Amino acid sequence: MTTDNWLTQLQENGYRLTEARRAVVDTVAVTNRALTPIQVFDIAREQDPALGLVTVYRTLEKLEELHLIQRVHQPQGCQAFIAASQAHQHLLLCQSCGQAKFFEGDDLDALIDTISKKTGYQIHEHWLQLFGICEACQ
Amino acid sequence: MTTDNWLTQLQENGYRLTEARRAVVDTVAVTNRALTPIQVFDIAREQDPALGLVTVYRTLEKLEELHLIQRVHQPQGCQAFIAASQAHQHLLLCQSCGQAKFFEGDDLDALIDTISKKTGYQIHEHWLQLFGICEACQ
DNA sequence: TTGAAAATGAAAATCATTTTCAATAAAATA
DNA sequence: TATTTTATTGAAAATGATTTTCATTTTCAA
Repeated sequence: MTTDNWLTQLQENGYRLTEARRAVVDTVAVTNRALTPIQVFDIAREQDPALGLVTVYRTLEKLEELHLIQRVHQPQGCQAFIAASQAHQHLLLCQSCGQAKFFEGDDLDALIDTISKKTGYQIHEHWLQLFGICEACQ
Repeated sequence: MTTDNWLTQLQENGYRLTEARRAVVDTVAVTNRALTPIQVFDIAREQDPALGLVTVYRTLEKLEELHLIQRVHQPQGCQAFIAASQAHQHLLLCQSCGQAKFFEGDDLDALIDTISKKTGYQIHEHWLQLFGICEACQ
C-alpha cells in the first residue's frame, strides 16, 4: 500500500513516524487530484484534529524532497501537490473535477531533438501537461 | 517596434498612456527572459524613478489581460512574466542565464490524440516547456 | 524506562500581492 | 488654451501564503 510505503521511506531517511505525518501521508497518498496545503490540512485533520498547518507544510516539504509527491502547476496557481509518478510520466488534469492521470510521453524525443538542433540549446528537461475533461465529467 | 505596439494596444483598450506604464512596457517588451514583478520594478525605475511596485503589478495585470505578456512557470517559482508569443508556441528556457526562446510544437497532435483515446479525456489544452543550456552558456 | 533528539503547534515574522485612499496626471471638453 | 472629468498613481495598510522561532511534547534508541 502506498501509505505504508511512504511511511517506511520517511523512516528509512531518518524521519520519525508521528501521528501528524501519518495523517498527511494518508491524505495525499490516496487522493488522485492535486491538493493545496490548506486542503491537505482540512482533510487530514479529520484523522488528527490536533494537526497544525505548519506541520502540513513541513511534511509536504519532506515528501517532495523524497520525490513521493510533486508540485502541480496550473493556471489557477502552483501550490498544489500530488502523489508523484514513478517512471517519467506527465500529468493529465480534468478542468472540471481536478482528477489527475499520468501518462507516458516518450514520443517527445523526436520533437526535442529537432528543437535542440534548431536552437543550439542542450535540452535537459521537459515539462508536458495536458488539460481537458475526464470521462465522468463529460 | 514592440514597445509602441503595446502602448497602442493599451490605449485602444481604454487605458491611458502614462510614464509608469511606458517604463514597465519598455522593460518587459525588450527583455528576452522572464522577469518577476520586483525585477521589472528594479529595471523600470531606472527610467521612471518615481514608479511604485503596486503600479508594476497593476500594469502587468493589464498586459497579461491583453495577452501581451504571459506567466512563466519554473521549478523556482511561477511569478515571472515574459513577452507573449504570437502564434501557439512553447517556451525553451536556459537554466543558466534564463534566456527564453519560443518554438513551434505542432508535432504534439498525434501524442495528444493517443492519450485522449487511451484515457477517455477530451483534451482542450496543453503545456509544454523545455529546459536546457543555451549556446552562449555551454 | 529513560533521556536525547526530533517533531510539534502556536505565535510571530516574513514575503508577495491586493486593497484603500487622497493626491496627481491624462485626455476629453469647452 | 483652460477647464473639467476621470483614470492612474504611490504610500500605507490589509491580506494571504509560507517560514521561523520557541517552549512543549513525542518518538525511539539505549
